[in-house]
Amino acid sequence: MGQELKFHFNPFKQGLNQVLGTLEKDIMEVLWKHGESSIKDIVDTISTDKKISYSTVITVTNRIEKKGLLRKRKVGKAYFYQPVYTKEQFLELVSKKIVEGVSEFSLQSVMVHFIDCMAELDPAKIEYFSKLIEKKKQSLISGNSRYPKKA
Amino acid sequence: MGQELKFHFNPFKQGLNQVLGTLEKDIMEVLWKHGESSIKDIVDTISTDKKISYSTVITVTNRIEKKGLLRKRKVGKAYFYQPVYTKEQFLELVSKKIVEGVSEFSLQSVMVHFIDCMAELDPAKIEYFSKLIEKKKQSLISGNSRYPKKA
DNA sequence: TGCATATTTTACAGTACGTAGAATATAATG
DNA sequence: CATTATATTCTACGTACTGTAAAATATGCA
Repeated sequence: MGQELKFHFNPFKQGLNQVLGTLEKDIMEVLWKHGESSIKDIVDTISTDKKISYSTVITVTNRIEKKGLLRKRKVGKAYFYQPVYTKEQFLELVSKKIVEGVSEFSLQSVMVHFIDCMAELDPAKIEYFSKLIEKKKQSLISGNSRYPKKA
Repeated sequence: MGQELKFHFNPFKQGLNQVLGTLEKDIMEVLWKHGESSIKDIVDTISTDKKISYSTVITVTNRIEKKGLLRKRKVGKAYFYQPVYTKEQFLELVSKKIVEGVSEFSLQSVMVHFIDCMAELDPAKIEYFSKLIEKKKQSLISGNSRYPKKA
């Protein structure tokens, strides 16, 4: 029943909460950490910190599933939920979509700010990034005919 | 009355609609194009295409103002609205915030996808971008003490 | 002073998210 | 098979954002 993955991005929040609600994120973290789990498992894990109702967790977990982030499977009388994507794949998918969106939005600004951002967050990455660029330049120059890029 | 600029980003939409609702965007486009305008001006401009109620435009325009994108000023018995930022400044602000957010989200993925994106959208930019990188590298190596970056 | 025009108030609809009670289904067990 | 424990679905309320607009109110000019 999972749909195509859809999400919003709120850059005024932190990390995964830029893409997931607070409870949604907590639930996903549990599933990424422990793998396929039942609602009970999730509730037990989350409730060590905060008290949260069982049906609240069911509701939100099913909403996540409808969004395409979880797969569910009946085991005995309970459903077990499992992430469709690993955390890394999810970060990857979201980043890609956001980068595509914001690049279309204003490529020029993105270029400038991206470099600043990288210099701020992880200056060492600049060297690596610079190499990626050179590689791409090469592939565009020499590789066009031999490795045609997909439409 | 304008607040701090806040926005969401929906990468499944196009251009400015990634950040603004459909009507919000239409209103902002009018104001960016024609400069300071009254609600009547806006309605007249928009209504050449679609029929839209005067009070709808007032409501949404005031909401945009509350979000910090517009400034309003009384002239006679009507208010005139004016963008706080030029369209370019707005694109700039949004891009910066999104790039910061998504970089914090997953810098590694962003690097890779950004290059692909650039190669796709505007391959000529790669050369320019490559130069930006070199410049940043230089400034990080030699410039740290002379041009300390802000905290 | 009265009218035309503009604004404010209020409200409904849809989507997204957090929250959770109530009703219902289901499986296991005595 | 009936009871019970457990799980799920249904329903609903609150907040927030956006589109929509009628009704009520304010205001300035003639």
